[in-house]
Parts: sequence; C-alpha cells; structure tokens
Amino acid sequence: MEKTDKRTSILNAAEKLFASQGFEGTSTRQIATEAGANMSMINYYFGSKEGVFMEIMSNRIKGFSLALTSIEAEDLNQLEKLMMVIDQYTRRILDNIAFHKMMHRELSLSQRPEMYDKLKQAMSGNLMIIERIINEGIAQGEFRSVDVRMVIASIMGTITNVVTSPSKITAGSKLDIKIPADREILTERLITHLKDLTKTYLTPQK
Amino acid sequence: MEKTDKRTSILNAAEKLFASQGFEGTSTRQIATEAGANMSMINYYFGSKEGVFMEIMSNRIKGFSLALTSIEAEDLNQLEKLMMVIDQYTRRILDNIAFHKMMHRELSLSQRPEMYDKLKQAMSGNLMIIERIINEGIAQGEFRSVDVRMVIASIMGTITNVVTSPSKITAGSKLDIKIPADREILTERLITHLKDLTKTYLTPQK
DNA sequence: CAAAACTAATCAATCGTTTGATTGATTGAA
DNA sequence: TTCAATCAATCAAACGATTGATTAGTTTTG
Repeated sequence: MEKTDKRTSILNAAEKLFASQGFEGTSTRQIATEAGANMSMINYYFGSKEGVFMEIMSNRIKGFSLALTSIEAEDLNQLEKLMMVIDQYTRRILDNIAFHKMMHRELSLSQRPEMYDKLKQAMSGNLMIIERIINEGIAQGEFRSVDVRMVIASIMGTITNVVTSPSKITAGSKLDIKIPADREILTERLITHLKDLTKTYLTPQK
Repeated sequence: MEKTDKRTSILNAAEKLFASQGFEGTSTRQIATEAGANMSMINYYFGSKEGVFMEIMSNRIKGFSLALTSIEAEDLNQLEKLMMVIDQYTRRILDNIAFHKMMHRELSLSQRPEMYDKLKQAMSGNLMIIERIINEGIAQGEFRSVDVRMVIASIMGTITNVVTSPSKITAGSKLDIKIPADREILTERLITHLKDLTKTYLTPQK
C-alpha cells in the first residue's frame, strides 16, 4: 500500500522543511532523511536543491488562478462576486499554509529573481480579478469610492497575518491551526470577518 | 571624521544583509567585508553570528512600545485613540522597513525560539493596547460588536502587506518605496486608508 | 539485457568559529 | 621622563564541520 514514489516524497519532505526552516536553513541531507531517500536522488530527479524549490513552486502555481476566473463571468452583482472571491481565496490559502508561508518568506528575499517574477506574474492575475470587480462596483455606484489597491492589501494582508501569526488570533483559546478541525473553525471565522469588513466598508451607508 | 566604530558598523552591515538575504543566507565573511572589519571581530564583539542577530533585535525592540502607552491615558474617546495608535504605529514601521521585513521573515521560522518569545512578548504589549481600546469602545457602545482579534489582524496585516509587497500598491505609478519622498507619500496614503477603513467598519451606521 | 532507480563514498567549497601574533595607546613605578 | 607592563583592538591564517553536488558502482524493473 506504500504508494508514494521517491520523487514525490522528496517534494513533500522538502516543502515541509522549507516551510518551517526556510530554503537556506534546510540541507539536502535533511530532505533526503525526511523523505527516506538517498541524498543523490535529489540531484537525480531535480538537478539541484534549487530545482526542488522551483518544482514545488511551479506545481503550486498551476491551477491557482483557475477557480477565480469563472467567478468573474457569473451573473451576479459585484458584492456577491467579491464575497465569492474572498471565500475561495481564503480557503485555498488556509488549505496550503505551509506553501503560503514558504512563498512569502522566500519572495521577501532578493535572491531567486526568476522565481520572483514567475510568482508575481501568477499572482497578479488574481489581484487583477479582484481589482476589476471592485472598480466595476465603484463605477456602477454599488461601492463607495475607495483606494482599491489598499483594500486589496487589507484583504490579502489579513489572510497572511492569520496564516503567519495564528497565535495572535488564537491566544487564550485552545485553538491550534495545525489541527485540521481547529483550522476549519479559524477559516470560517476569518471568512466571516473579511466578508463583514469588506461589505461594511465598500457598501455606502444611506 | 570617521566616527563609526567597528562594532556598530558590523551591526549596520549585518542588519542590511539580513534584511535582504535572510539570516542563513548571509555569511559572516559577507558581514565583515560589508562592515570593513575583520571576520573575527564578529565573534570578538558578539560571540557568534546569532549574537549579532540578537543584538540587532534587542536594540530595535527597546522603545517600541513606549510611544503607544501614553495614548491610552489621554482624555479622548476610543475612536480618537485608535486613530492615533494607527498613525504612530504605521509611521514607526514604515520608518524601519528593513528591520520589519527581517523580523517577519525570521520569526516565521521555527528556529530561534528564545528570540521568538522575546519579540512576541514585546509585540503583545502593543497588541493588548489596541485590543483594550477596541474592547472599551464596544463596551461603551461607541463601536459595533466585532471580532477584535481579526480587526487587529487586518490592521497589522495591511501594514505588513504594504511593507513586504509595495509593488502591489505602486504598480503602474512611478512610486518607489526605497525613495524617502515616495515612501512618505505611501505612508500617508496607507494611514488615510487604515483610518477610513477602521472608522467606517467600527462606527455603527445609524 | 538494457534502461531506470537507487546506494555508499567522496568531492571541493564554504560555513562559523578559533587561534596566535601584532598593533597602538595607556598605565605606573623608577 | 623613561621604560617596561598591560590592555583592548585588530589581523591573517587555519580549524573542524557541514554544505550541495558528483562519482562509480549496484540493484531493480520492464
């Protein structure tokens, strides 16, 4: 029943270690041990340690902007569209916390400019969808006139803040973001907050 | 007139390099070269590379929660207090972008638990001040009943998002966060947004 | 049997740290 | 005033350990 081939077990081990220790802080020997593979298998399959990193990123990037584009085409008002985007985007990120942490950390470094551009391009698609929805809502008078880029920064920033510093939210409670059931609770709580925040902020009070 | 002693020039060089390359990604030889000092001076003054990191963090932590505490005592309503906190907190962070980026990156790692606790403790003071202000505002009926921890996550997250990914905000414009004049513009824009967001969200519409 | 998958051993390079010697200024008794 | 002693500061060189990567050989598989 051991159906995990060495190649993917290396990818999984590397992602886990990169997320908790950083790229530079993780050695190829650690990855190999964690994956239950020989050290040279890393270079055999991926060419180099950086190749492993690139492969992880590439795999994750694929299909990240797929679900969001369909929302834009649906026959809904802009607020409903925005609520759906927040819902899906938040769930996607909280289902891939390790990757999201790793991404944010390594991209704040000035190394790996190629991966930076690659990821920036992939993410800008998502950003533009949200930007278009809000701008459309403003144009139609459905939303107040606001600083759209800053609103997006608030939405994204809130999610990232919860993912990278969950203890600030859960302090005092018994919740632990590493436990799936607790993470589900936290996800719903975050979505509820973000929807309430954006709806209240963007919808003009009569 | 060369008044920069080796000790502080090592600290400055290290902070600059840590901010752009990460702790693990920066070698002691790099630090020494950048500081114009001999490699062994690092261990002579700070004991180890990690000692340099600790010293930088300790220096920055000092006096970070000083300005905020005075606000709480002032004779203002909770909204006015919150506006002042947002104003000062945002300015402080955008005046120390390199440190803030370095802090967030290294603290998202599972290493250096001692520094993690130290910083967490220092920051929790700031968090508690904001939390108390909002809770007080809710109790007095000045604010709507909201998820306080999530509101704080939105405020902090927005600032961090702008600091770590300024290009998402400035894309299309000629602004560059590395240029002091542009950074000032961005700071004011961020403060305006955060004040507008929190005021609109927390103040109940009649 | 040949290609693919895998292993142990080893490579040169770099890491953080330590060593032992040297410098220049300061001190205190002669 | 002089001179030896002492001090922190600085240096080049080297330390052992670890790094990412490669080799050459073995096993597995289709």
